[in-house]
Amino acid sequence: MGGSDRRYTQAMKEIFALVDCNNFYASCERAFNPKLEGRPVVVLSNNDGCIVARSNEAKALGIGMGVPAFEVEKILEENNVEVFSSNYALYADMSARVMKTLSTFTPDMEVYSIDEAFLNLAGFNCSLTDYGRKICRTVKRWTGIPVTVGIGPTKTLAKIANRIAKHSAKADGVKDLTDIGSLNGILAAIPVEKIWTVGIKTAIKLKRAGIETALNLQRADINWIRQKFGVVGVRTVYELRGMSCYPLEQNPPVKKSIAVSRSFGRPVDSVDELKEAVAGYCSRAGEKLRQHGLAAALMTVYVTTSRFIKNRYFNSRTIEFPVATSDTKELIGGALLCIDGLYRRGFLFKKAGIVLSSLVSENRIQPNLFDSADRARSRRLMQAIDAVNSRLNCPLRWAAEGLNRPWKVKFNRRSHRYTTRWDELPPVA
DNA sequence: TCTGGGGTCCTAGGACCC
DNA sequence: TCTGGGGTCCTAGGACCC
Repeated sequence: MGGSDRRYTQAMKEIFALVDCNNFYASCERAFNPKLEGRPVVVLSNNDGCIVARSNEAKALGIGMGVPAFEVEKILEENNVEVFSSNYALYADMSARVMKTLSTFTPDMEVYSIDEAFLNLAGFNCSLTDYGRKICRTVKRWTGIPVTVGIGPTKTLAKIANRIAKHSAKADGVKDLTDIGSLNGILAAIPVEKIWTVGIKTAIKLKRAGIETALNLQRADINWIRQKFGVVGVRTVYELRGMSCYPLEQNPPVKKSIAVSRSFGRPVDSVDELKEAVAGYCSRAGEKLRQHGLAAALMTVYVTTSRFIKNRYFNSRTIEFPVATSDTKELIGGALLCIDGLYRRGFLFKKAGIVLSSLVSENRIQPNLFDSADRARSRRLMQAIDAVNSRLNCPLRWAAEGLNRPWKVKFNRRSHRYTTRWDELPPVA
């Protein structure tokens, strides 16, 4: 599109298509294991703790999203549900394949999450529903992942359209809501808590004020909304009215924080094990920093006992590095000092984590006059370690991370990492 | 017995300055 | 010496998302 068309482009109504992978993690497992077709499948969170993905068959059994696995143990057993630990390497790789496929349909695309993307379909001179169906067919054929497409003049309406595409048999995987005229009846059937940006707290407040449906909210008094729910509320109302407040974000935003945390496979009561765990998180966080070309000036370390017991102990410390760093050795050094201050004898710790913040681009680090570290040397060392680890199935570890690691996260039912490990490729019969 | 992880944005309120 | 008030910056916590 030439420069002379710019004014037209801005005046032109925007059209968003939200492409959402169905039951993404469960579908990934299925894509490599055809025997799972038609069977109930669930995927568990870290530590095999909660249900984080369910195939339609599993949903039909009444297995809720996010419920602890032990609570539905019986249902899982009695129905021969296929249960998997999460396999993030596999899901990330499958996500990349889906996104790459989607990018062939339009260059104007925002990868919104691991399993969702917004596409800009403004200016397409074809039936958008037909185009949506073509997207579904292609993604399924090229990746094995089923997707649904919701189309609307704002992201919020595209989200609602996608919900309908998933639930309505008539829609058959694609719903176009760009025709505002027919919207009222549809919005009247959407409860407020199903609207994007309306969470549980907001939903309760809205309902107390008699606002039960998306249509009620669309017609709410904007000043009252602003007063009670701030600008986020106002944006949602406008979006429901067809005025776009959330543009397509094509460039991934610069990261503002990097976090690594894990629940332990079993409770930890020794300070040494706590230190080993946190050293491991530092190692992972350092990799993430360097991957993004960033360095951190602040590090927060926290530890906690189980959040489901009385007298929970939670504590955190934040330290500032004299010079922003991405050196794992420095991260570990800082974290171990924090742990010394956070540890309390007698508590059973269930989880620890670190958060890196005040991130800066690594080539814009403010030097410190009194800095004695050889930063060029440490950077070369980190590069060497990252290079080795990217090629090794069994990565180099820092001594501080410990060897046995009995507290490690549980993954008792992980499938093979079909696409990212040579030793776990799917066998050909 | 068993209950995930990683992010962002907004707002209110305090500190501080003029 | 006493005093008001406005602006800005920062942070912690809440809420939400997937």
